Amino acid sequence: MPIELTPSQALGLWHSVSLAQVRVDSRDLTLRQLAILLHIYLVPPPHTVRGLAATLGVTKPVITRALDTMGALGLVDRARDDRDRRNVVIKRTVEGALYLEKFGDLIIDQGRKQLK
Amino acid sequence: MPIELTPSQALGLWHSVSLAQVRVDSRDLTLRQLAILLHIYLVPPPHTVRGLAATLGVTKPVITRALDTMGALGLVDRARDDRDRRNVVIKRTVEGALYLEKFGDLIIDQGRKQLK
DNA sequence: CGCGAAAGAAACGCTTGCGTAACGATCCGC
DNA sequence: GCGGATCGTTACGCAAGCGTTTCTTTCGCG
Repeated sequence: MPIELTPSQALGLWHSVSLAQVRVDSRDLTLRQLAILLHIYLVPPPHTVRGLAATLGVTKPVITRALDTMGALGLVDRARDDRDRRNVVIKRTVEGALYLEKFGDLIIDQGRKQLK
Repeated sequence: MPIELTPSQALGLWHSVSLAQVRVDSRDLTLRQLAILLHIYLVPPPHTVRGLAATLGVTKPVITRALDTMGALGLVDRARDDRDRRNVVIKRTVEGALYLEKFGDLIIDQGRKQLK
């Protein structure tokens, strides 16, 4: 089943999801942070700071800071790579998985309401 | 045509859209700002600071600041309401409409790629 | 009038994010 | 085992966002 959206459906979906998310969660992640979080959980590991920076097209400190913030929120974790101790591998957490699961539900919910 | 998404489709769509948006636009709007912007353009006017604050479940200064920022970016405009000069009505701009149009295209694009 | 209520902005101190640049730790080829 | 390259973090000065509180303007009703 391909996803085919009209412009009004696309923006309407984004609108209702953003609104619902803002109401439900006072943590106001930036678009960058959200993109990083989703990337970590949806793309097969391993993930490194450098890799994420390249993927997002941003500098490394941006990734470090985002990981600091989301790490403090418990959404991700970090660990040194034992095979190359210069690297840091980014690890998923139960809390992060839960967060995205709820976010996914929210999208589906709003998508269902969008045109029924 | 109702929108029906699987969890993996929902998060996958958000992932690719966030990623593409981050790459394409260095303005890193917060989720709140995006929600406000979408609300202004998708819901029939008039829009006021107070109304937006109630809709988003945030305080009035949050809206004032968001409008300051997005106003400076040219995405929205403000004008006093002549019938009740305490009110400010929020106005759309050509640039803002264009911004959202491009954003909608991006969603549709990514949605199409998502499962083909 | 006059005065409280309402709307939005401005002020305050604080936190968080930014880009650039510098820094320690680690790897690797010679 | 040393010197340059690579990886992630930290430091710095700055801009932007936050919540709370305090104006300023305007309304509306007695």
